[in-house]
Amino acid sequence: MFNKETEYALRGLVYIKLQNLKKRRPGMVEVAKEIDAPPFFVAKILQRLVRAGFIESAKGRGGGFYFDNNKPDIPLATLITATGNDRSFTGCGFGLKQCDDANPCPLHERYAPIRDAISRLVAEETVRSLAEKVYKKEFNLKTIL
Amino acid sequence: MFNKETEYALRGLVYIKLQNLKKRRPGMVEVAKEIDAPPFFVAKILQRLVRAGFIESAKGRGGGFYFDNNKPDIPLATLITATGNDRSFTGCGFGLKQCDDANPCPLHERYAPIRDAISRLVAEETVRSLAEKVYKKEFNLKTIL
DNA sequence: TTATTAAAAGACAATATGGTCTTTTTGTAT
DNA sequence: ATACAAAAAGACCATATTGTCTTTTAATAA
Repeated sequence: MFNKETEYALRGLVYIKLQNLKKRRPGMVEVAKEIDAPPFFVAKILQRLVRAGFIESAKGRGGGFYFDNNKPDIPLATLITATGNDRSFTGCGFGLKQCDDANPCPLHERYAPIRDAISRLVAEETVRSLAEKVYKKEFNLKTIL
Repeated sequence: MFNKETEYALRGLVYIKLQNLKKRRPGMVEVAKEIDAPPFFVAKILQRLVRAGFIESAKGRGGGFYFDNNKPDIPLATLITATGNDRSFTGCGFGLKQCDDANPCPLHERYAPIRDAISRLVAEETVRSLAEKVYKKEFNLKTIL
C-alpha cells in the first residue's frame, strides 16, 4: 500500500500521539523499537516531520517528540501526501495520465469506487483517531508475538 | 497503485490481446508506442512475460507477440503477482507483518474491505476481459489527446 | 560550569526500480 | 545463399528508496 517512509511516519506519529495521551514524550530510540523499525531511519523521518511542522521536538535530558495540542488534528491524507505517497489514492489504476468518467480506462468502472473509498478513509481518519483506538487496547501498533 | 513494470505489462498484454482479436501480431516498437511507454523497457518486460509463459513470440519478418488461444485467460492477479506487485492487494495497510480480524491494526476495520474489493477486482478481471472492453471502443488504452 | 542526554545534520552505502543501448540469434522472403 | 526483420540477451546507467553511522548542536541536571 504505502512505502516504508510513509509506513514508519504513520506508525511513529500514532505511537508518539499515544504516549502523549499518557503524558509522555518518547525519544527516537523508543519510537523505533515500539513500531519495529530501523532507529536511524526513524530518526531521519521524524526530523523531516518536525521540519514540516507535524510534530515538535525537545533536545537534551527529558527531551523527545510531542504534538502541539493547539494545532489541528492530522488527517492521514495530509501525512501521506507530505511523505510523497499519494499515488495510492489518486490517479488511474491503469497508469493513464488522463482517465475519468468521460474518458475511462478499462479498469475505471470498478477501480474508481475503490480509490474513492481509500480517499475517504485517509481523509476521515487522523493520527489522533488511530491513537485513540490503540489507547482503548483494541488495536495493535506492532506485531504481537 | 502499481509500479511501472506492472503497469506496462498490463497495458502491453491488453494491447497485444486486442490486436490478436483483430488477427494481428504487434511487435515491440508498436506495443511501446501504443501504450505510451519506453520501447526498450517494454521489450525487456515482454521478454520476461514470454519466458514466464504468459505470451508467445515469433522472431523474424512478420514476427511479434501473441497469445496461445489454448492457454487459459490470465486474471490480473496472476500477472500482478508475477511482476512482484501483490503488496497492492495483500498485507496490512499499516505495514504490520501480522494483522487480521483477531489481531487488527487500527486501520484494519476500514482497510480490510477495500483490500478485499481490490482482490476481487484483480481475480475477476482478465487480460481478455479488459481487451474486449477496449475492442468495443468504450475504453482507452492510452491517453487520448 | 561540567557532564550528560537527546535531537539535528549530513555523509555514506546498499538495494530496487526504471530506463537505454548494443550485440546476438532466429526466422522469413527473395 | 543472402538480405532483412524482429525478438533475445545482456551490459550498462540513472534515480529513488531504504538504511547506517558519525559529528554537531542544544538543553538539562548536578
